[in-house]
Amino acid sequence: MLRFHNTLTGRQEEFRPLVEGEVRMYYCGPTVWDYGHIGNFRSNIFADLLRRYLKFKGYAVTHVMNITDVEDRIIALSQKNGVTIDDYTAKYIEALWQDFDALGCARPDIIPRATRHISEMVALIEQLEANGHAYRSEGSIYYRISSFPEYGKLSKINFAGNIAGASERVDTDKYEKEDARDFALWKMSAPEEEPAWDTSIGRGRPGWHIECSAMSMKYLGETFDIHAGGIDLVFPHHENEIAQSEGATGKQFAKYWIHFEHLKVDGESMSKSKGNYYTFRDVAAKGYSPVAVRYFLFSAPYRKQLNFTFEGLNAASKTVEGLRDFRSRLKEARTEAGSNPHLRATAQRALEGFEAGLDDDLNTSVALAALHNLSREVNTALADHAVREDNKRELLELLDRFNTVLNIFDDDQPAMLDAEVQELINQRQEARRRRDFARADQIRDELSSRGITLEDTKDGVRWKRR
RNA sequence: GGCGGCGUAGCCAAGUGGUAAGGCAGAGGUCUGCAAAACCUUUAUUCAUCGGUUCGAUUCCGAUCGCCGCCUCCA
Repeated sequence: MLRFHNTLTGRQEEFRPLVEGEVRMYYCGPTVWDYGHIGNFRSNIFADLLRRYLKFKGYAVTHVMNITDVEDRIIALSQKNGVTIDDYTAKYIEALWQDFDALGCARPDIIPRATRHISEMVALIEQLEANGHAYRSEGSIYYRISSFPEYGKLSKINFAGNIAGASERVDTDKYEKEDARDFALWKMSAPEEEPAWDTSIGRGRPGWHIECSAMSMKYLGETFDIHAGGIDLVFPHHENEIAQSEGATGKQFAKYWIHFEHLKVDGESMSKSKGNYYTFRDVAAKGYSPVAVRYFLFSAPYRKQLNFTFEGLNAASKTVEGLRDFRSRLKEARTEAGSNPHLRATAQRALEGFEAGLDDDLNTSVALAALHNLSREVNTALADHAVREDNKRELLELLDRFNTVLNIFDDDQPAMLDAEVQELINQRQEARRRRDFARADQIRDELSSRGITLEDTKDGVRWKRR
């Protein structure tokens, strides 16, 4: 039984989709220019993991992720560079997908861009105006929070309490709003401002929040199952989405709200000013493999603030390498026909542990522990030649099944060595037979310097590339 | 000032009212010509601190200390 912690209710709840067997989920993606930092990727990876696990459980999943390619900063920068928004954002979007692919995240089914959905946003704003949830002020359009009594139900924010301590930071005089809490749905653009959209509600550009309401409902319906995103989006973004969508439709917007915690770095918050701001590319440039980064980022449950350190990343690298070695060792193992019932039970236990962990609010730590226990027990059996043909097939299938969620095992690349290397390995085996260990070690060192590590086993030589 | 999260071995961390998963690193061992890999053993009488509730608390309650996030705009 799958359970999630629902931010909306503050409790862990059994997951029951609106339509049997189908899940519609929306993930609030990062803003285009800020996509790359490692904390964002933790959210991306968990969104991916969530979707993969829902599929593992047999649901048909529709996963929508937005691209926020219209915001004031993008508009300002594209204008400054004398290019269109599309030209300005193209390189960021391309880089985003490169990193997505590298990190083993499946691309969402539908990836709407804000700039392509202006008319849907305008229609939604008009609906809110008609319902009395919006008002115009100096050409811009604002959401009237006082018209939506449930405002704050997601973030549990307490405005009365905030005013005492935080009021000096809020200069209400500088706004044309009825209430300092009101937020912009549509911002009027001055005649000289470009780019801007000429629409039935005036010439301007959308506020940030309206895009997610408009696009999620367009592709998933007025009510859908899961709305996920980074925890920093709870307020105001997701709170405002609820106000917009439920204000417009009068129906519940999303049933489950799932929020991913971000990272700390060396126990501190990550920020450019502290010099501990890392992008995925920074980390990859230091030689860490994407799969190690992926493993590291999901190795602690999503509701925990994971502490990012290079020491931790090193540990993750070793761990992933060990798991991959385990799989290739199993794959290469010579087995006799038949089945070992102990290993069948071991596999069953691993599957149960894996599912029990992920069923419990996506507890990846528990699921991975099941995988590690499996690895240890099967390694022992392999050393004892206790793995039979049927076990081998079943265990490899199990690992593939786990991999549909974790995506840490590669498709096997053809195990090809160039002829010269193969010849050196043969020569070394011959030298060992002659007990000419000086020559054998010399060859091993030579291959090592070419990035090939040799392991002598009872069944012959194993090699792997670093 | 308001709201929320966290503090578990050298490091990353799971977890539960009944006596501490898993990974990395370390130590010893098996195997090996030597390595490597794998496996075995070992590494927290203790879960920030101090009180309370309880037969029993790391787990519940209260206080204290420390860390992180949100609470204005932009996204």
